[in-house]
Amino acid sequence: METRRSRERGVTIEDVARAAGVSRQTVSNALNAPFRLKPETLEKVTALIEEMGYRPDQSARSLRSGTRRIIAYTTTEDDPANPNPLMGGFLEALVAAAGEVGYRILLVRPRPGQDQAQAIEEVIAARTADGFMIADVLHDDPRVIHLSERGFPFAAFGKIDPGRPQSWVDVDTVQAMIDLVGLLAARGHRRIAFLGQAAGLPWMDDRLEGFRAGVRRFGLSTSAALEITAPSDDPAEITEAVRRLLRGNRPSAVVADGDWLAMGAYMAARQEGLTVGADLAVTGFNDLPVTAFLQPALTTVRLPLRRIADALVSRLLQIIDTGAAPQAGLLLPGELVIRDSIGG
Amino acid sequence: METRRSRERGVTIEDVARAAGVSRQTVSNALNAPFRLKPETLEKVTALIEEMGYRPDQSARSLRSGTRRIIAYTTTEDDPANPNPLMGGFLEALVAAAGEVGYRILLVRPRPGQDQAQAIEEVIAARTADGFMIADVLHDDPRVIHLSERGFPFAAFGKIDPGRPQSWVDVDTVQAMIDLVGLLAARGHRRIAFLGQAAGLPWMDDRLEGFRAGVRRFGLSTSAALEITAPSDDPAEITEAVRRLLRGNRPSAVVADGDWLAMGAYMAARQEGLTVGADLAVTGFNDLPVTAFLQPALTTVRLPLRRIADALVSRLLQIIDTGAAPQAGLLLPGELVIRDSIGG
DNA sequence: CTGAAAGCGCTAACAA
DNA sequence: TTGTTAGCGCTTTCAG
Repeated sequence: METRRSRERGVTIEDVARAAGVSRQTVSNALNAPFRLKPETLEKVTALIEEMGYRPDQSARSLRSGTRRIIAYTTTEDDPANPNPLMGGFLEALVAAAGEVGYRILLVRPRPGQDQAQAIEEVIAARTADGFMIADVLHDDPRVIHLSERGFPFAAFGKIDPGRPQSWVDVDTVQAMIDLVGLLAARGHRRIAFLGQAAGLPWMDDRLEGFRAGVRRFGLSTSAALEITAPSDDPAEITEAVRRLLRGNRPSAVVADGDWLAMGAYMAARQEGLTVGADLAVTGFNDLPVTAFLQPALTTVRLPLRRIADALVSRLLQIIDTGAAPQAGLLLPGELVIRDSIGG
Repeated sequence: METRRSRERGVTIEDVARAAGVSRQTVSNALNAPFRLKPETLEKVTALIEEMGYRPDQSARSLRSGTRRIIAYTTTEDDPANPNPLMGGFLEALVAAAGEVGYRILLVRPRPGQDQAQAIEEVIAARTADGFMIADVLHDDPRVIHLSERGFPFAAFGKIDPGRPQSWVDVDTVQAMIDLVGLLAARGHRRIAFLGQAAGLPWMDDRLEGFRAGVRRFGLSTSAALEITAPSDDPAEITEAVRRLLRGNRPSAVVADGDWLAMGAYMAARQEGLTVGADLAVTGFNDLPVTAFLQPALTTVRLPLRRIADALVSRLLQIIDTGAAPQAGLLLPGELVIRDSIGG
């Protein structure tokens, strides 16, 4: 009895060639270099390809041509208690962007006992993908280090340290934060607090930098006490941190480092008997879908994920094709979404 | 000048064989059938493999052996406004489960103008993956139909219609709902409402069925008016639907079809001046991380995503290896997470 | 414009 | 236990 695998053999280029009465090469050309074929031949062969459901075997094609039409995406292991909410949204956009240019996304994650660099090396050495996409880039990110030293094509959502290939795309977080502060200043807020997370993460640093720039630009109070840090991702701890802030010399507005933190500000306000929008303005960052349940609706910044993914894929393909990384990163503007949480 | 691609050629089996003074086959055996080699040979070759950083070219290996070590995962296009929150969590678990047995996940999505069956067929015909994993299975799901008619290995998170291969794993939603109703009944609730979504989705149907079974089992009021349906995924519309319910002959408890809907119940209760936990009990389903911000904390059902993924991968591999689909699906219990939203 | 030859890197089957 | 032979299905190169 045949095994399952041997039964899987499908239509090959040979089958089509025989049926069409041409050589295998002509069938190959019909797919890869149609302009070389006489129109009639092309039409005949194409029809047969369609009819017989022929698709080039991806492995054979890759082996021969060296191109896999696969982009590897490394995901840091997600904390199930607080999943990186962007992972879902960005991945979504990435799959769509890559799909439009004929690439698919392969999820790569270190196996137990393996670090990021080793996992990446495995993919490179086995020639499994044509390039890498990475997100949530850190300073001295081991993935960036390995990929750039290995000279393998990659692109990153998030700034890459200077001295490395600048094949990154990011949101102009600084500008978005300045805009947010400006919005609050225009509504008369003079005492604005920043609610951040443990520093060191590049995207968090940008937000704080943008906040400070906004405060300076609009001539607001700059007391250091107005910058507080949530001790963790835990909702209860975030809320508690904000409550302490609200019990002191209370700010009239809280600029949160992300929607997740903004939700903590909402909870804290409620527990302190304050009404968001009236007694306390709150802003977030990311525009997570779930914030639609907040009342009043949250003012936040929406990331152009699809445009980011498009830009990243296009940059990556250019590197794959030409071997040359872009000279500079690309900053895309975030979109201010103004809602009732900052008052009427 | 060399092109980028040609530069990518790495260490081949030939290189290792020459360095070790053995044949290529021996190197291959060191990796694929080590027991066949004399210990010394094995050791020598293995050391060299390590030292030279040799990894079999995935394409060449696949072409020859017919196995790709890739599982394709089809994702229905996610509505960015209301992302399927489980997609992230399940995918996370799937990547981990597959990784442990040496498989990676390839994301497959129909290209513009292509339907699910065509996208799947493309992967099968191009021999890109060894099997498929699908989630959110519908009745007469086109993916199930195509895969089963094509005789290609697949497994599904969610029940598959009878008459098709029963290679599915699902949560025992009915039992979980009965437990939830029992919990409420034990606390004295007699008038319990079900807040559902447009019917027709199998998992929703299960929840309603479980709710009804619970109501019967515990001898509660069965007025049909106690089952309401949210008109859409939109938070505002969900909330409005619940408000209407609360303004009538008010139930003392709302069993929501999911955490998303439960959040709408929280909002509605607040707008109607009711306190969740005291005036109105609320339960959800899924245990989304974001519900940690709800106050009081939400009683819900946690899905054993990792166990589901493990079971699915193991079933899929069995099908890939033996060609035989399991005789029956597998139901895994959901975990009741009892919190304050149902009162003290 | 089309065909023939060669071989990508690997492993299954068989021979030694 | 190891080596030899053959060829997976395709595309590149070169010849017609």
